[in-house]
Amino acid sequence: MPEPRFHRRKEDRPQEITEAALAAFAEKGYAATRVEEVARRAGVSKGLVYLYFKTKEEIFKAVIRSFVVPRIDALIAVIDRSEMSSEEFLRGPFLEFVKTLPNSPVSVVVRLMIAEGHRHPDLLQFYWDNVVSRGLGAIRELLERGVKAGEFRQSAVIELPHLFIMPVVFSMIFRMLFNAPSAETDKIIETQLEVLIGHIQGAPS
Amino acid sequence: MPEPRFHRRKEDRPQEITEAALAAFAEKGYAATRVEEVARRAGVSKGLVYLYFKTKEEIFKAVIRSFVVPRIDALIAVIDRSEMSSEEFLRGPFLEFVKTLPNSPVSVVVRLMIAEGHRHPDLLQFYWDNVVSRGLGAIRELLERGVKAGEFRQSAVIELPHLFIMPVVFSMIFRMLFNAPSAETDKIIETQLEVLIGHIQGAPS
DNA sequence: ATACTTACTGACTCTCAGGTCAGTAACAGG
DNA sequence: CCTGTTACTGACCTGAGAGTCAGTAAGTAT
Repeated sequence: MPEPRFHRRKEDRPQEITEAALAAFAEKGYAATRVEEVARRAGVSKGLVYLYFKTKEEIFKAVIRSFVVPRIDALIAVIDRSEMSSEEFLRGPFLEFVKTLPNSPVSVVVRLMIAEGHRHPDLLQFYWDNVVSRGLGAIRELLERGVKAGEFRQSAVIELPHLFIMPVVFSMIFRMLFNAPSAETDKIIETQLEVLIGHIQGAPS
Repeated sequence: MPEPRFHRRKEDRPQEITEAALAAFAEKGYAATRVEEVARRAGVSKGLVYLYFKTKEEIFKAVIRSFVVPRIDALIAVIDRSEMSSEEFLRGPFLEFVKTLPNSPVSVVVRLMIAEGHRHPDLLQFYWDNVVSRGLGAIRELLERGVKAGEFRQSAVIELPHLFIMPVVFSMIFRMLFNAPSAETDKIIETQLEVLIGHIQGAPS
């Protein structure tokens, strides 16, 4: 009895294909990745890919949409539920979370967005609404909570949650481009957080 | 007497072509830009482009090499010649300089490097050696000069000049992707600098 | 078993853009 | 002028890869 040449697994294919695509895009970038290569990695034929995704661009969009939003959702959920003080939260769960990002698929997605984003305005909008805006909002809320509780003083930093995610974006790029070691990027992220907390805890300038 | 169809300007062509290429890459990215489009913008035929550059990739490399190094050179020269205190320099010339970057061709080059860098290891090496490494080194030197002069205290920040250029890289990306206004990115850059200076001027923790 | 549906294959087409080159015309020197 | 050199043109060639589709075989219902 011969091994069947393939199995019919309609349910799992889309996710398998997007995972294969993420891996391929990570290595080659979007434009240089062949759809046939994605198919090969997913263990299916090129034709099947076009059964689940109308075009190569659709694959790209699916990749972008599916690997970041869940993480942001998780972070926001934790912030909302947390009983910790703002400082404890920043130094604990928040720091842990952001240190995982440079090694995660998120960094690939960020690179793809930087590289190809301007040709997909709808994706940029989606990203702004579902990731950036919500992420910044959550951090701002956490900081304002800290101000209300008297932990932090009022300061320009409270209005600029960007400063808290900046080292993560920077570290992702730094690692991807120059193979910076994790130790170095962790140090960057930790020191930035330290400096910021020091600043909003200190006396008003 | 008919207008001549073209002029022979061997000397100027290479630069004209790289400038046209930069503009085209800025709008479409590398992969999506046609060599014919570069030629059109430069006001020459496609064939001529291939007379000055062997391949499309050579055009890319020329663009990368020619729009950033002069700026870094200028910055380093100013740092070396400056008689100012480190703090004055950071708050004055340094801040002015970095605030110009997000609106300059440099940001296009940075995007190109992020998008296509991994396929050009030699370019990454070139960039590391001639831009990143030297830039970080110059800032580090400035900071250490400040420590020696008693302006700044010893701190992890002194060893991490990354923290000073981070907001620039972040702002470039933020502007390009989401059309963030200059006012916002300037605020990010200024606040980050303020926080860092405050930290290295404060009492040891 | 048999008939039927459909997930899946892979060889094919066709467009498109990188790269070439034979020819042309701008300028230089006599 | 005329003649030689070469910067420059643009029609052409070619490979590559996105997207198609007729056919095949895995599963399912009877």
